[in-house]
Amino acid sequence: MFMGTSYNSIDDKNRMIVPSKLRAGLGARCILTKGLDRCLYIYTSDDWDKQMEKISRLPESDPKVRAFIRHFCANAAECEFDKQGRIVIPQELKAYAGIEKDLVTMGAMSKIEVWSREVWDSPDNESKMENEDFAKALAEYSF
Amino acid sequence: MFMGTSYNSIDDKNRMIVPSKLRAGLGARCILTKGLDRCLYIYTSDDWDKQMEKISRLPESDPKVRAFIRHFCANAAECEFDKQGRIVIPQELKAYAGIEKDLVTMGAMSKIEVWSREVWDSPDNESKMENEDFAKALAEYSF
DNA sequence: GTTTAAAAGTGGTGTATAGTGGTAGTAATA
DNA sequence: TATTACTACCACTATACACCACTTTTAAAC
Repeated sequence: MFMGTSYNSIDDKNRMIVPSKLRAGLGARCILTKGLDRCLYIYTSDDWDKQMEKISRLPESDPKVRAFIRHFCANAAECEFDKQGRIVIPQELKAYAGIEKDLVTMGAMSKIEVWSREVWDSPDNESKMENEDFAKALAEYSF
Repeated sequence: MFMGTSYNSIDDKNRMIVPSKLRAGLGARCILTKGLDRCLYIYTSDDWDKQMEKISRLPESDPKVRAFIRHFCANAAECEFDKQGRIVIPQELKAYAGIEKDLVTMGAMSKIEVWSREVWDSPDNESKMENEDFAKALAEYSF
């Protein structure tokens, strides 16, 4: 179960550190791909396979499903860590997430999310939850 | 069932004591996360796992669910006790709770709450209830 | 009430490692 | 063959962690 937040940066060779606590939950390699809401997802190999399994059961006759498959799979990259625990982010993914220099890496249950610091901190980022909404959500899901 | 209140402090390495009576109810590790009303929650591993289990069943297609997962996981830290029974509070959580030096730690049923002493004692802390309001609230829930 | 002992809490120091930057080597392309 | 891009490796620094020593509080016995 991935959790916690880290603030790091990407260097001019497009290398990013996967924070050691999160890295411990991945094996020798991982899958990096486009996520929802302008961030990137990192999956374990096993979890990726499960996701693919799920997706393969969706009806391909639906254009939206086809678009989703493209979004999700076409840009997936299998990444290996270097000795310092870094992976290389492909140009396409870097651009999609609006990454320039600063990153926010956070555990999100079964996967890891990678955000551009600017995008994450942006006022129009609706993925950040305010406290009251959180309280409501907690109540809604009976916590 | 956690109960009782303790007054302690955090040192310059962001370490806080979990009072021994409360600590006894946690295992070797615990989960520290953002709570409501500007305090932090400490959960047992078991309790946390149960909540995660629940959350994992929610539909990720809903943006609100995604935001909820982010808020819930990104602000959570798995903590281990050192030989003195201390845990380290991540910067982010320390800032959220407005913790500088003095702490209030209290048992609150299934979880433990950690407050900044200043925030807890503050006149605009609405979590402290006057006796009459308390009675009214109880009546409302037909207690 | 005083003394003693044990447990709980606080503070500091040294070492390992996570994270960052850079360099050299290899492969691909022109 | 020369140039560029990519990959793997190496070295340094700052931080975090684990350990140790001390103080304070609590409890108990005399």
